[in-house]
Amino acid sequence: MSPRPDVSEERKDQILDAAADVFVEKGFQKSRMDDIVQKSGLSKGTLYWYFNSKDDIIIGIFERIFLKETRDLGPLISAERSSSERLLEYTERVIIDLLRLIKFAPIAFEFLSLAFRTKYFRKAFKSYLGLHMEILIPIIQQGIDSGEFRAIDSVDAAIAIGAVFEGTILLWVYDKELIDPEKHIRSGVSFLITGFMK
Amino acid sequence: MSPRPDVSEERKDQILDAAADVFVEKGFQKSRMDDIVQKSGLSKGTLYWYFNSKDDIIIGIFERIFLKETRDLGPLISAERSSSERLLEYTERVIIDLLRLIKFAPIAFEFLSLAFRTKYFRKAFKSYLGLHMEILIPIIQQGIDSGEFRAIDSVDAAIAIGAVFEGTILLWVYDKELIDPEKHIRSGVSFLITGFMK
DNA sequence: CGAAGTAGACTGACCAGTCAGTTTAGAACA
DNA sequence: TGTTCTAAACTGACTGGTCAGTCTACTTCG
Repeated sequence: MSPRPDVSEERKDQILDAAADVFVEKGFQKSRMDDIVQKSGLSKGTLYWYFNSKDDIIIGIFERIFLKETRDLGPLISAERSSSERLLEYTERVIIDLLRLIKFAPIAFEFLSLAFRTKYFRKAFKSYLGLHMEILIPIIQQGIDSGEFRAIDSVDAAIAIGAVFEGTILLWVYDKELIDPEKHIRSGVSFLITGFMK
Repeated sequence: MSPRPDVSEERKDQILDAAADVFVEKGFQKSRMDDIVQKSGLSKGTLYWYFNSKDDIIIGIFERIFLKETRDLGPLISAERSSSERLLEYTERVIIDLLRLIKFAPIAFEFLSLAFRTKYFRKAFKSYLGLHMEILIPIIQQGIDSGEFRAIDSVDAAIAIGAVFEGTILLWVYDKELIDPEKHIRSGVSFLITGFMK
């Protein structure tokens, strides 16, 4: 059908890689399409051949970074270990993801600002949270039912864990010397689990 | 000396009030100086009489909202109640501040993005965190020394509390229906305090 | 050949910031 | 009491640089 091999996936990746670099360095606003052109080694025409607009590229990056990186955390729910052990396992797995994504932190906060003004981003963040809640709540509930945890509210407890994850990253932005995301997420979650126990 | 009364403070407030409204609604980038002109009821010339640039106005808002709102939390350190009680008192006081500031959340995340690129904002956030750590760490340390808490690391514990505060707000951005900042900060901190205990 | 892909000069809307001029509250004086 | 003077305060039309997106022409390769 195509008289030439389809390079569109490679090109899109090439453009999104370049764009992510530029955006991380300069922010959405100060990044010029011509910066992305230069970084990608392509031309402006090619950029617009594959993407309709700068906003399109921004959304493309968002999807690649934050949506396609969904780990398969589901199996944790029905594992046979104790709830505490599973929460710690969850913690380790999410930490791995976060460390891989932390270089995108500067644009993550720009996406967050967009969440206040754009339905698309609002929905995406909401579903991201929902995904994690769906894993955490049953694990905690099972811990309560089995007598491992106190009679706490499993939703509140799951939210507390989520808050420690996100909050630790936030504090790391405040002070990159004081906060060690990996270490402090571990210690924070560990304090919480102790707090859940009888 | 002045042939006319000095209205510069009123004017600056008038401009910053209008600008904050506009920025919250549209974001820094999409807000036009002319939007602020219209909202403030002043003229463009007057805006530039009191502020040198759009960035100047942004910094003005940041200082007014985030720096001048520093609560006097110091007395908590040497109060005579138990460490848990003081942590709960701290929580209540900070919640009051946060609820007052939450309407500025959309621009707060823009300031956070700026923290990656501008030394001024980086320093401001760092000192904000330092301020809170200086209150939390001694309270927790006293709790450890008095035997109220386990032999935990007071810095890690203080960071965990800070993370719950900031993280809960962040999760609220993700899903404003699921998260009730006031309620979930309380429950999160409460889990942590239980986790600190013997 | 001809379609997919590439190139980069160009355009025009946009908007932060300027500036030359106007207004106004009060001081100074008669 | 009214007149004049002063400088701060204010005005808004205008400008000039910037940059997202367009367009036409070219290249490559099955």
